Amino acid sequence: MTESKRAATVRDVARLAGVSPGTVSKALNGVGQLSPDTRARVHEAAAALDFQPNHSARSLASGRTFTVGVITSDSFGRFTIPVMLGIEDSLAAGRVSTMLCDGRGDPVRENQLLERLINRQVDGVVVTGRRRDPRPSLGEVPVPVIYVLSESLDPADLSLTYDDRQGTELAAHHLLSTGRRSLAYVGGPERHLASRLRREGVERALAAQGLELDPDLALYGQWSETWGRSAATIVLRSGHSVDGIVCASDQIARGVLDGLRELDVQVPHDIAVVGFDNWEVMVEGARPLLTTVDPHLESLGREAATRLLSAIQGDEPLEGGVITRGCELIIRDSA
Amino acid sequence: MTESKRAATVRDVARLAGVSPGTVSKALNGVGQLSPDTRARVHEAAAALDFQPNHSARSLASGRTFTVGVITSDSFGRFTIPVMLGIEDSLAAGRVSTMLCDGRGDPVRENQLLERLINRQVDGVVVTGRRRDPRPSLGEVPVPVIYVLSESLDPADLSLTYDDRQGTELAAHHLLSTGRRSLAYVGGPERHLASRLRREGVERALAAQGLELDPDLALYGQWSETWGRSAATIVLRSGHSVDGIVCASDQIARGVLDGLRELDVQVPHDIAVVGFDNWEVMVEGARPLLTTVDPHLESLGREAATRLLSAIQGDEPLEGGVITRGCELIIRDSA
DNA sequence: GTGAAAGCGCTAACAG
DNA sequence: CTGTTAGCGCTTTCAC
Repeated sequence: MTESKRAATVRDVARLAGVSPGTVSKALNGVGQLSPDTRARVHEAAAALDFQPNHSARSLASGRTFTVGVITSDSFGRFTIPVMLGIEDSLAAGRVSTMLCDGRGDPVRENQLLERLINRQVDGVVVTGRRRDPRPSLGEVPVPVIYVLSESLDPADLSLTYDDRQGTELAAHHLLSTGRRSLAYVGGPERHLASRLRREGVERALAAQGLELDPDLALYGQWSETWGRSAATIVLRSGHSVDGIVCASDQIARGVLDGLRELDVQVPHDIAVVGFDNWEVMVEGARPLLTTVDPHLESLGREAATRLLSAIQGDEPLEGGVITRGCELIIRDSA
Repeated sequence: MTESKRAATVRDVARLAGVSPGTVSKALNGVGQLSPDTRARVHEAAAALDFQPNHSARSLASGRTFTVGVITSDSFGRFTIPVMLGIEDSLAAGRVSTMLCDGRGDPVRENQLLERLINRQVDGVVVTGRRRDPRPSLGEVPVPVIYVLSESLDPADLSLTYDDRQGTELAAHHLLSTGRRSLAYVGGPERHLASRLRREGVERALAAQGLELDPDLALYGQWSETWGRSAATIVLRSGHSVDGIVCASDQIARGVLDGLRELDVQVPHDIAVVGFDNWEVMVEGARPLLTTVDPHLESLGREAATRLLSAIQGDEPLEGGVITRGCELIIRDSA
């Protein structure tokens, strides 16, 4: 709380190196033409004084803040955290910091946050949210923006997300290729795009083998364990001899596993179960350990940040469109 | 990505209001002596131009950035997120933003982050981490710092945390007051302070009734469901007729519940179970719904931010010491 | 190659 | 009460 010594400024460095402040700036930022010798002297002096450029001054003069804003609609929830870790990871290298804001899913609040970020002159913005359903665009923003997970409704924006369909397709394919023939799908609410896409993935894998997903075995419900438990009963009572279940989330899958166990069904012997998310807590608490689809959220975050950075540096706007990355199947004991 | 119109500056506002830039600054910041009339004219002009003060310029001139840094050692994990939400919540009112950094539990990295924050001239810093065990101090820092959850080893720092002992004491007291007599405690690893403190809470509640925690029934293990399941078996095989179990976390409690169910023990009829954390996912997946201790992390975050703010505004350093807040028992169906 | 000078947009001290 | 005057610390032309 003391450390009274005034922080060193460019002028101090300049004086020590026997050059002018302008030269110090060039040397330290590696721009312009300077003799290697001067450059070295400046660096030495800066090191000697433990010089740290004042960030506000630099921003004011250069117009860049080396800060990007992240607006989430997910209260830093379980889906956006990995994304944020990826962003931080990829940004840290360029000494760029992130300013995190929680929009709480409220568009009005979101716009206020955006204004605050713009007013703070952030160099770019990442928008992310839990829901897979497309979201309204932030509209015209004076800096590059990239949407992650929840894609923007406006095709002029750039969105980056993972492939729900391919994820469950992978899961179903795995079940089929290990000899399962009769699959069920336990989704979340039907109004959620993710629920519907994931169902389609299962259907696609089945179709590839000339099979179909029986409508009785395509269930929609909640994103909860409780629903998973009920669903297990429903599937067993359906009269179909199901031998594989693809679930739309790890929580649902866990409920299904618990439900099946209570009905004395052996997993994976009698029925194989696959989840979605690769959420550690759920996966590890599950018995048997859950085979699941990993959407690699962290690498989505990393990629988003990398793209944003290059847009910032190149000053060329991001091309609009939706980029979709594949998921990976993580095989454990339940399938 | 366009919006070419240059943003309005104080000078634009001054011109429109027919006053000088200095006056605009005073009017908008509500400082100094100004006629109500002028003040109003300035505000009007500012509104008309949709004036947003440039943040970097303001920081450079005033030395304040209206930004606080948050360093977490928990990768934005489940414990620090509620704390952060509380911080954001309480800071947003003062138009203060937060800059979040993940130290990954690495002291070296932590120090780099701190330097970056200081270099960005943050007005204050919050340090938080998952572990209850005291952590090394950040040492001399030119701005106020407050530690949340993990208290600082240096008594000159201000730390804010919750009361583990009181939490489990509450839990055990509840069990005793509903007629349970023979309690067990299932902790996490013994090397974790939280495990030991929570055990002490149980002992205290028992002592208050002239009872004791049998050493056989004070178990240390892991912070996992798996351990909870094993612990259930251990307790039942102990030969003691236990009728209440206090667990050191909701995950453990959930394992205990699953373990008991498989051994055909009725909860809460035969044995009552209490958890710790009030972690929604665990609480709601548990059967029966878990009675648990809530450490109110979000309000710790809010309080930390409030204290930090007043230290920043008052320019008086934070008083050293550890402030401990009580937990609350949330009664559901398991006890 | 390097230095001098101007200015980013705001605040703050001091005159008037 | 209000305007003027200096900067805050850095970058960035533009001469030399």
